[in-house]
Amino acid sequence: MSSRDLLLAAAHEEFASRGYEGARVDAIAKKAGVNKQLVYHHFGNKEDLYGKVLESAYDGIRERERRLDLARLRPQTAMRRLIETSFDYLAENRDFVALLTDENLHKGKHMKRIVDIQRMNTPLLGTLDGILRRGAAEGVFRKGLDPLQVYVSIAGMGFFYFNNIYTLSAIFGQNLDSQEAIASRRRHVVDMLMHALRP
Amino acid sequence: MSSRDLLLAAAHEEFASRGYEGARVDAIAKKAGVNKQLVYHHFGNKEDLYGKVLESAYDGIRERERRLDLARLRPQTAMRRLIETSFDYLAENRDFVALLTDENLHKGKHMKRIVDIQRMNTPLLGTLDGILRRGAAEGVFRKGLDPLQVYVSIAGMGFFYFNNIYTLSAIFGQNLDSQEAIASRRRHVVDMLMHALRP
Amino acid sequence: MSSRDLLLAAAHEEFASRGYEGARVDAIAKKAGVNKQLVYHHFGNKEDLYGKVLESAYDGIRERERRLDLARLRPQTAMRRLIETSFDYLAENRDFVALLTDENLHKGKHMKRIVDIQRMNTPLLGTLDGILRRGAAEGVFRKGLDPLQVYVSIAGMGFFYFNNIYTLSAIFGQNLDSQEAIASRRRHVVDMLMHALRP
Amino acid sequence: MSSRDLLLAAAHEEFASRGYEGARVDAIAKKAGVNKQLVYHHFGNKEDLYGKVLESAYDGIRERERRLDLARLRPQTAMRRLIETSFDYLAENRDFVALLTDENLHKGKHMKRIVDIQRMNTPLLGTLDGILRRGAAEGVFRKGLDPLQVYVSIAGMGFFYFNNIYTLSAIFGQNLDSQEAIASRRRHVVDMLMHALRP
DNA sequence: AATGAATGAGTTTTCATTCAT
DNA sequence: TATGAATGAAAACTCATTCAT
Repeated sequence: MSSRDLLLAAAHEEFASRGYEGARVDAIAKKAGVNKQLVYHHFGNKEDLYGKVLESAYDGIRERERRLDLARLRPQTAMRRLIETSFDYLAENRDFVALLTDENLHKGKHMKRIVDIQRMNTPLLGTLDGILRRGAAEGVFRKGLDPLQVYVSIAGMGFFYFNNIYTLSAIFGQNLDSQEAIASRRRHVVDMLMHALRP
Repeated sequence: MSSRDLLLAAAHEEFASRGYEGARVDAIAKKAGVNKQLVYHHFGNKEDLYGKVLESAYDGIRERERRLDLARLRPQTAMRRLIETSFDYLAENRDFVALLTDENLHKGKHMKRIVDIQRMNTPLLGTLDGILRRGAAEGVFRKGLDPLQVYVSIAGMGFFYFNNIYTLSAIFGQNLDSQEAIASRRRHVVDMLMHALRP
Repeated sequence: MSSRDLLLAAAHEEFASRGYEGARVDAIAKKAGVNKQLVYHHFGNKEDLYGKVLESAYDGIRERERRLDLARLRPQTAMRRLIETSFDYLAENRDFVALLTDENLHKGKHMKRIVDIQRMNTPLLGTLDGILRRGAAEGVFRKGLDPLQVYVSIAGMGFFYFNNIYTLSAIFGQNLDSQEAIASRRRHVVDMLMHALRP
Repeated sequence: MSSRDLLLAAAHEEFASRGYEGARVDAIAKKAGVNKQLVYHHFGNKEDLYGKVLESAYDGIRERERRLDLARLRPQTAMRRLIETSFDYLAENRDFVALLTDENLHKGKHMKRIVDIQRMNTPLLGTLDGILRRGAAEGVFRKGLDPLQVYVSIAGMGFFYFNNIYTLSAIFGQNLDSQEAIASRRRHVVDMLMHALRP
């Protein structure tokens, strides 16, 4: 890997685990195994590096969504798979969850600076709209559901769980980060959402 | 207000809007209108102050939940009110959302240090359990629903929206922080969840 | 004990164990069990308190020396007792050793400010002079020994040992602070000095 | 000189003249003519810098002792030279005296942290042992003298004088820091110790 | 493309001292 | 004589960034 890519990966990790303010340029360089000055050489400064990390994180999710290919499935099957893979993506990409959250703490200021903001737009909304329409036509889903709201609900059911896993575990006195607990949450999420969409 | 309380309020605001690392002790003192050294006099250090802010934030939500008094209402009415007030609390207490998120970024390390962790345990779980049971008995709710999962779902539907309001607005190209957008989200959340609970 | 005396005793301990700069006014007040402001009430400020501590420490040693009453003893007996009691005083008053040393680190600036500096003058010099003269007349001690130099030698043989007990222990790889080690040093000091004074 | 060495030299001076607590990192950097942050870059923190200063101070005395080469001299000549050079070293290295004393005020805590504590062990003890044995065999020294005790006595006779030169001067009402006073002390020390070792 | 040394501006924290009562 | 709250000045330490090579 080029030193640029090494830095990007290291920065991704550091920003995700410590937040923008908590992240250390020194730590990023060390993690990447390269000289600190290269950060400035390749990315200008800490903030711009953060922007690049955000971009690449969104690239990742977009790429995944593009590969999903739900259009050819029956509405209920497609929906179930969408819910499941959304949940799984969050489960496996806690970094992404943390990054998103931190960016929101900063009121999205870095995103705004990203020129090609359209790159970030999820293509999923269109897919979801299609599934909902087909499902409504077939009579398996309710009519008039707003795909944006459904998308937010699907994401939120998993996001909140993973984003707040430490405080929830503390409050409820159980470890929500175990495999069983996550599997259990997954079943509940799928179940709840599929029920909610029924006519 | 005592200078201690002034500091606590100012710290709440500062930590919520900038996160733990981003928050400045200087800024907190200035906001509170007191001498910076009082922070150390009253709270020991920045981290312990953060802990106290967290505690008081949880006190706030517990207090609200205690006043809710849903036990005497019909199951569906109680559930609807619970969903609505949960959503509204998040809408009105963005600080709390930010604080929670930041604490999770730090893997809940400050919460763990809070001695009386039980104080934070939500009393809502018991109430929710009662509502679900009565609803199931009356045949208006599904049977066998785990109150913890339902609680997480209720909270998550609103939390994700407010926590990620900046990135979601950017991605979808619309301002989700408007009164109408929030009202619209509120309706969807209530609707989705009530549907999901039907037998 | 009056709060003033409590403070003086606490200050003695604190200054001896941490040095002037390392000592904390807060710690002194706490140790004395009184309000910190009383330090300022009774002593003006930290430096003047330090001066009072020094004075009282010297008072202690002068008092002890006054009680010694060596004039009536045979020269060799008197000398032996002087050496032994000097060594023992240092052994039992490490605080005094530390205080002296710290004052010298500050180039004796506090002593200079003590008005009644004469109070500190050791009366021992006269006594020692008498013993040396009588011993020389009797032929048991060498002639022409300077009592000041002898005094410094007597003190130095014990002082260096106790003052540097930690570094010496580390360098020599043995614990010089044990009862046996101290007893052994005591024998050596008496032996060496008595030998050195022989004609 | 590298900025690291400049800092070390400046720190040596500052710590010796003000003690650990009294020393200022700012002052050290200024004295060294470099940026304050280099202290942290090169040494981590104030305490570790202090440790390095101690180490280098001991290196200095060990180096000097190594060069002494007393083994080939007659016992009495060797002993006299050892006493004289020990005294002279203290006379010329007041910094070392102060550093030692301050380290003892802290109960040797920094020395304990120095990994290679053996580096500090004085090689003089072996030399001294040889001289004492040869002298005893030749009948010019007493038998059975413990080299460690003799070493401590030699060092103590000079150390106490220089370490306490301010308080002694004040108490005795004379300036012990004059060339004549020091020369006079030197003669006395040599004289006393040589006498003390006679059979 | 890469590096080690250096730095300015800030950040938390400490501490002797004073104020109001 | 006594106290709790408050403060100004300075201390150690941090960190993103730049310089010289």
